[in-house]
Amino acid sequence: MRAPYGLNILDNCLTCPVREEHLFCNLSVHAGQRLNDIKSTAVYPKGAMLFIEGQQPRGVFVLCAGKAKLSTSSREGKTIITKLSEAGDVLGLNSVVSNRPYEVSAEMMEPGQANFIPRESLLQFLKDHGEVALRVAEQLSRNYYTAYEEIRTLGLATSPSEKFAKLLLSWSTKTTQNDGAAQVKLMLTHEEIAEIIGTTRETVSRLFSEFKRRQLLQLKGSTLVIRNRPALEKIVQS
Amino acid sequence: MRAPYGLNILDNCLTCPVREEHLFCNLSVHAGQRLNDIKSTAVYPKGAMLFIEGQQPRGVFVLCAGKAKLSTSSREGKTIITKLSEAGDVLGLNSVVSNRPYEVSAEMMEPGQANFIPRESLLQFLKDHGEVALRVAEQLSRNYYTAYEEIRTLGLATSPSEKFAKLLLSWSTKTTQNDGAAQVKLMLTHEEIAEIIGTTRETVSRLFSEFKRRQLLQLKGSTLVIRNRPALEKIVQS
DNA sequence: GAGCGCTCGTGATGGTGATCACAAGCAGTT
DNA sequence: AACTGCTTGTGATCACCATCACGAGCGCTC
Repeated sequence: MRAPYGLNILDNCLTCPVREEHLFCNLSVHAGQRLNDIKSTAVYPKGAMLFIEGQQPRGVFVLCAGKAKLSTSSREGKTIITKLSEAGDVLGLNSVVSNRPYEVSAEMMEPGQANFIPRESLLQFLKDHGEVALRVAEQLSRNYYTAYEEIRTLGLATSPSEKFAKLLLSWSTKTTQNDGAAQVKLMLTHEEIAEIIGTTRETVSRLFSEFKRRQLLQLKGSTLVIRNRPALEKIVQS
Repeated sequence: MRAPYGLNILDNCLTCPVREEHLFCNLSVHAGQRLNDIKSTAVYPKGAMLFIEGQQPRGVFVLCAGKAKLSTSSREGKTIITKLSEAGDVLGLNSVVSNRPYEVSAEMMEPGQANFIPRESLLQFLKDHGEVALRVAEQLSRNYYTAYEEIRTLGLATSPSEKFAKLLLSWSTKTTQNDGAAQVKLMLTHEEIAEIIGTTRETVSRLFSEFKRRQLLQLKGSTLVIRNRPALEKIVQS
């Protein structure tokens, strides 16, 4: 898997510039070298499953390019999407560290590339480099916060409209907003949005209609324009 | 705060025998000694708040005696209880490690005792003892799993009865069950149960009535007897 | 262009649980 | 015993949203 230097599409994958707080950035030369030795890179098509909920943890995936969605399902087929991951994210870390089955499934939403670090190698690496272990702990805490945000959304927000507004706001903060109105490239189906906020596809469709009617948002092709941000915040109000 | 050896009510508090996987057990002599130096012990009455959601993290609390409930609230006053902690649990670890505000409030449900370890001291301790940092990471992963279990409960289980059954089962597995029927000391009000499963007090009352009628459970004073475990599992079915 | 698969819009309907309201039980205090 | 505060039981009502159903739009392939 280790290609000669310079031949990889994204050779600096482990040190993605995308995230300043990136887990494996700014390591000592020695540690960086060793990480480079135990990682392997692969390219994935859209729809590829990096891992599936319930599987024994094989290792972690460091997403270099492409987006992935993390989801968990009930036996009856109901699915919730718990996170949308982007380049720089480390997937499967919790399972590897605690040696429990993957708690979610990870599916590529578009073609991408990821580094894989086998479980045993990573754990040995962490034992040898205590300072990295602490950073792993920090990353896990951040994951924990994300999970808690999810809990608050699912448990405290009562109505679908509240959750929907919350989701829209979380999108709009990510983008550079020019004087109030924010634009977001929408690349999710209504079905997927429904799985994020825990409702049905029909309800999401109706919410779009309603919010358009109330001038809260606008749809230009596949670009979502957030009008009237304050009104959305008022709907969320938690 | 450091009492002479043997004078504390629970002097071996940091090495509680309650949990085998306890975070601060089986440390090296040196590390254990140092932990002992930076910790301080306090006694809390029922209703005492160890920390409150949104506060800057002062440090972690190692619960030695008594139970505590962790909860998060929305601005409108709706509250969900996310975890019931027992002796041996470490509270506030995530916030301290990632230096973010406490994501929950911790309230003593009965009189108890806890060790406090200030944030700075703990972080320095972890930097000096890489092997403990790894164990902290493991603990954080376990917390993460608990949070995910919560997400699955809130997001995937649709009906209150499903969540209620799930809660009952989680209680019954903790107790030694003699031939099928499990007994649990019930020390929660219906209101609190409602806050755990995310519904209303009235619905919980009705669920109790219904489950009693269907012979799924029985109430002897404040002792809850789980009859017909399989039926409960069938209700959960996820 | 016909056919197929996927996504989206929207109406009709019905069940379910939140909400309101009130009474009763129970413990502790004076 | 009367009072107070907290908890529990239960009825009545009603909004809301899941579900079912169907048609339309759109891109793709054969």
